[in-house]
Amino acid sequence: MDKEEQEFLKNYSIEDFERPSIATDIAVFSIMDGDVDNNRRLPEKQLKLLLIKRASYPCKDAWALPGGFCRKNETVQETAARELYEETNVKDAYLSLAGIFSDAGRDPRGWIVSNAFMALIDGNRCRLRAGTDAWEARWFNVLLNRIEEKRKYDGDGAKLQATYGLALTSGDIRLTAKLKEETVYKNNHEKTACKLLSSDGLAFDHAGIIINLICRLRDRAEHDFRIIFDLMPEYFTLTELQKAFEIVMDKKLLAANFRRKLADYVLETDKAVEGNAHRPAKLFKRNVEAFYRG
Amino acid sequence: MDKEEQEFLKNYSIEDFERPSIATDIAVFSIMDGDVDNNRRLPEKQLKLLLIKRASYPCKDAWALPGGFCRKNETVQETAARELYEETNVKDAYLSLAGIFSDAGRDPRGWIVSNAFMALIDGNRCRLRAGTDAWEARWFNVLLNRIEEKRKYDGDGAKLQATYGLALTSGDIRLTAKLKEETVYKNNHEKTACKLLSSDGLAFDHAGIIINLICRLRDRAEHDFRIIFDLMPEYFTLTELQKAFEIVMDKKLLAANFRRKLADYVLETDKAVEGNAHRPAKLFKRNVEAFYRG
DNA sequence: TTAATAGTGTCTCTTAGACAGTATTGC
DNA sequence: GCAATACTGTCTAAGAGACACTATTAA
Repeated sequence: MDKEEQEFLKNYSIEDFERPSIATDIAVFSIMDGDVDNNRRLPEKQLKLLLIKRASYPCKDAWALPGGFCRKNETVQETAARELYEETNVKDAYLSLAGIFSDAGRDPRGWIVSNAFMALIDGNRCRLRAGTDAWEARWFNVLLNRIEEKRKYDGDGAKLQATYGLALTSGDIRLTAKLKEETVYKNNHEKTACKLLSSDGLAFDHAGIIINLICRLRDRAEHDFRIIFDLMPEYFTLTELQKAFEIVMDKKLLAANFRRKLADYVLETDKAVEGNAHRPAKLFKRNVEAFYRG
Repeated sequence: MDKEEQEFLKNYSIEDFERPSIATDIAVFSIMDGDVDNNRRLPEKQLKLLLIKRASYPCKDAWALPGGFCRKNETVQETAARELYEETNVKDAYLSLAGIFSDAGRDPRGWIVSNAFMALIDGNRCRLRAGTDAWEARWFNVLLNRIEEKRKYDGDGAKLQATYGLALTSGDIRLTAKLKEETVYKNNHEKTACKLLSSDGLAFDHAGIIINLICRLRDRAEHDFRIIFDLMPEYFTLTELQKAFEIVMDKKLLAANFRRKLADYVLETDKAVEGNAHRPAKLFKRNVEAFYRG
């Protein structure tokens, strides 16, 4: 660094420009067992999302994604990892940036840019921070549907509208939201805009972030199915793995084909699940070599 | 909003916490013709990246990604679109967030978080902002290689190292960089870290951002080949389209198979390229309906 | 004619999907 | 035996890859 540059930096004041606060919000997904009604049947698996009840203003009493402000000398990835650990006690997890939300009016406190992360964890391994009077964390059951879809083509243009309905439930709490996504293709170029039509019980613009991140989760799983393993415990049955795939991808699979496709990615162990009134399932674990052969 | 909340917001001062500046940097990619040596042969196609020579400190005279600071009341996506327009005069283009770079020491002016965007444009449609004494923009030819690779597995763990070599050339300017990527798999969880080994002629941490974004471009093209069309003009030959695929994907394709695969995505026009000493190629355009059938 | 690119037909091999069938447990 | 889940074998259709072949232009 030459003298002139040192001089420049001495006189440079970054405070001259207005700056935002920057925060991370994390959509922590896991897969957990639903209620068991019949001891012969396997428990139903459900996609879960971790939410926290806000104890203070703004959006007091609404449910929000876990997250917090970035500190100086910390990357946003580090912020996300720290927040994830504070909330769930999980240190090693899939944790990846999935979007930025920076609309001017998104937070009444001022200019706050949110870096939205997606985390995939094994729900059983996680120990939620204990709730207090002023603080509560809960797993919500996730249900996202495409409730409407319109397609229009004309010559070199196209316009697609899709409306998504989100329902998050935990016990008798039910949070809902609707989002309209509009994709316009014009001048050989595509532009997508999202608009939150309604949001009930969710803080800030988090309903929009959540819908967005669920879609991203499905996209990513479609692109690289290996991320599904990040939702699994160390040992799992192939049926459990298949159900995880089905829940995330939102479609049914045939067991025979599924097993053939995943055969290389798992290793059989000598353990098995016992005590059920049907043939016991072998437990498998990841075959690390297969993950990194490519 | 109730009275208590209004009270809270009145007393809330966002200035109490230290905040970063936030900027966007854009990797603008296009595909352009190389030199023509033989009028029988078709011009070679090359992947290009737009860089700007910094006229002021810090990193004076080094080459940097175009970009700038986010303004209040502007989303980061809007900042990126504005910057792209200012530099290239292109309004409609593929423009998408591809990473965040927030290392504490990345900019000597202070805490500056960079939102890195990837833009794909048709280089012919673009009009670069005119250069001045203090200002210059240039298209650089892009060459990224994996120059080393190590794989190690042991039981339930794995460690992969890859070293990338980047060379950007424009006339007799040659910028180079090396980056080491290390992926560690441990406790059923993967973690990737990148370290810039060297960087010559490039400003700030932009060499790392560039290498990262080239890899992301290849990933995305692999995931959804339709983004390649964003690099093409309105009318193109199938050979041009195939070359664009080959350059981005970094592999050769067989014409017969390529044409079969893309047949649905293009429409033949009655135009053709003439004047070459070989069979004239028909010009095609996008078949918009096929893009949105899914 | 030749050098070059444009474009087609067809074979093979791999894989995704469907489905029928067998195996094993507790009750 | 029955209900439930675990797991396997095989047929078919679709797609990826390879390659040989024909077509058309300016020089």
